[in-house]
Amino acid sequence: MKKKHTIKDIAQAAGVSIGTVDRVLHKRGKVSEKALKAVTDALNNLNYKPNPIARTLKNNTIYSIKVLLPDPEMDPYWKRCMEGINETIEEFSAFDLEIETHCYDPSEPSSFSKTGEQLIQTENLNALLFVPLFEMESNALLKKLGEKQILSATFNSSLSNDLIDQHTGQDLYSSGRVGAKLIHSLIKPDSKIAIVHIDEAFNNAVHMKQKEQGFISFFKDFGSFQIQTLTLNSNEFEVKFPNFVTQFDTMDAFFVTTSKAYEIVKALKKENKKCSIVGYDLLPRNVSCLKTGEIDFLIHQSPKTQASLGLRGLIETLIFGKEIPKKQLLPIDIVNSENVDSYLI
Amino acid sequence: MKKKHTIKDIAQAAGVSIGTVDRVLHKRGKVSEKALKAVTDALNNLNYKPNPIARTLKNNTIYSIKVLLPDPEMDPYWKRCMEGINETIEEFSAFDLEIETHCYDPSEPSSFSKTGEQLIQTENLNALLFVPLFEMESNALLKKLGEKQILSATFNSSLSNDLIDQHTGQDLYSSGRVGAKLIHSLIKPDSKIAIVHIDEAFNNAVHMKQKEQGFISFFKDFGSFQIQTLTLNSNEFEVKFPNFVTQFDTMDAFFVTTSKAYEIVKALKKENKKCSIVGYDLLPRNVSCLKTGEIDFLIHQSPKTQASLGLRGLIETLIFGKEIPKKQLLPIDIVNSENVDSYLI
DNA sequence: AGAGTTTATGTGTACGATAACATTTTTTTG
DNA sequence: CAAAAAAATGTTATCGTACACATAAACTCT
Repeated sequence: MKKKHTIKDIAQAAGVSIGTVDRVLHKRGKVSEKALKAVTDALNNLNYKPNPIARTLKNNTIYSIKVLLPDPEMDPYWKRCMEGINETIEEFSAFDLEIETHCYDPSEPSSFSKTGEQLIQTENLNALLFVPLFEMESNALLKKLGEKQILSATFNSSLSNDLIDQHTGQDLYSSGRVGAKLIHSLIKPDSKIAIVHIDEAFNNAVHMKQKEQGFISFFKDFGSFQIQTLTLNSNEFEVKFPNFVTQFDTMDAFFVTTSKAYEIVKALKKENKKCSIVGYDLLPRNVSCLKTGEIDFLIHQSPKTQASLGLRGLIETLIFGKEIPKKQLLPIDIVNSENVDSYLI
Repeated sequence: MKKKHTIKDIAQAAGVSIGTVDRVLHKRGKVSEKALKAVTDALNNLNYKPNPIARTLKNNTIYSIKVLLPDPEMDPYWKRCMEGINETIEEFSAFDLEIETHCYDPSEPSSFSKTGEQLIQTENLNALLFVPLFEMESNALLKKLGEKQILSATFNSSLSNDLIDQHTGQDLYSSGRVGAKLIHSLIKPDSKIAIVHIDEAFNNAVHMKQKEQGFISFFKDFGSFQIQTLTLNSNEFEVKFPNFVTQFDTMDAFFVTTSKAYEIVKALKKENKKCSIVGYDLLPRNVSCLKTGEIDFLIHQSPKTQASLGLRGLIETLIFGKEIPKKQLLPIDIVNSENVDSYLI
């Protein structure tokens, strides 16, 4: 195989100077018909592709990227996202990048708006990666990003907004169906199933709803099950859950749409009951319940990978001009006690 | 944030010329004690990191990489690996790389040796990525690669040989345990379980053995199960399997360590039996059995990702001088009818 | 037709690292 | 101590692209 062709080769083949080739490539006019044809022909014949390495070296700008995500101190789910971000920063540390991570309070839409507002005021901001927990506020932010020509990327939560340049996440409806299938494999016909939403502030409302719909859609095809839904705030959990259990007295299985499955385990222990449980996310407390058999399956949302891929996508777009797909769906990983370690590396 | 420091900055800070800095960086002597100290101090103070972009541009060599894997025509499992390789080639098409893929007959150790031998004769070969199905032959190849200073990388099958620069794969023992856990969740106590190895030529012997050991180790903790093992060549399957089933008459579950789970489905249909089945790999035929419920779970070995990551690792080492970990273990993905599509993208 | 404009094309330098080459400084030796 | 040899240091071209600047060709207008 021969070396790739360079601008110089094109110039020679077309019988012009590299300046003219450059003008054709960048469409900055002042080129005669004749020269234009000669150059485009040469370009096609030799199958020219610009050398991204040389281009990047020449451009030589400090790209600025900001990341905005929920505070891991307030909800430990975000810790792994933070890890993913930091690893990616480390990975590209040899490049001229300025990457800053900022957090917002996941229970406060205004916190998101305020911080987001501040970030986009930054001089020469090239891209913003964020978790759009709040729909309205996120859309407002996206509008401003669009106006300022700042690249936008989201991960974890999905939004249907065409202004988003890149999204990394999971199909939550399918994820609900996966949960349903797992529960179904664990229980006998005519069992009683509970879908439980436990969250600090219901800001994951859309999230939880999509999973619930997927879950229910699966059981539509298997009539003989009773499904109840319980929506709870983390704080009111201790009071209301025991009530719920005694009311529907013999629950057989629980599908927990948030990362709080371990709470169910704790509560059931008190009541001295054993049920099938499927939940989300590999938080340490969930993992330990999984290993003791108190949780049957967890669905992994790959928070770390989501964050990494999101950030890496932006970086590669900026530095190498790589074209990143608008939507990148990650697989829905099923985790049990035996493969959990393979996900925790 | 300020721009990264360059050699020029270091030279200035140390009060020498860039030539001297370069000599220090590359340890090619002819530097006085005094200058050496000044430069190393500056290097540390300014936290210098070479610009990989500039370095690559200057080096400007055509790197040559060869890939050697089993022929997808002979075993469709390798099709997805091929896809991964091709996508990665496409992804880096803008760089000066010469990447060639070659296949060997997975049932013929000599085919592997012969092709491998040929490949490493290539003038200026920089790296070889291969699937080490055959232990002895692979070790011989690795020795020669080491002597010729050619980067070596393996994927899919693992070998304990320190000469390998990079390996991408899965922990097969754990993978067997995962299979066991899944089967366990599907059956009643005192069930009869069969471990089945079906393969063209038993060249995956190590592979299958590791999975079997993991599987059995899981059930050691749950005494009341009967486990039988059946090792079959693909060709003799039709004859010997029915025999096996009738002999152990009421088998309840099958764990198939290769990608041929669909064969079991077919055979059981003939016998008009319904059993729990856990197998490997998302071949189209397996996937369709999974969707109809004839296979309960498949374990995904991410052949495409394995191949991609392996090749990408080599490329990034060569072009960007990235440091790639010696061993990269991929998660063991559990697949059912509901999340299978999320893995097939 | 010749000065002035517009339009087209060519040239030079920079990005940062590298390495060959040139120059200076120090050491050795008769 | 001067000349030769060795060691240390400095200078410069190069990789491929991008863009400012310089030059050349074509055209306008009195």
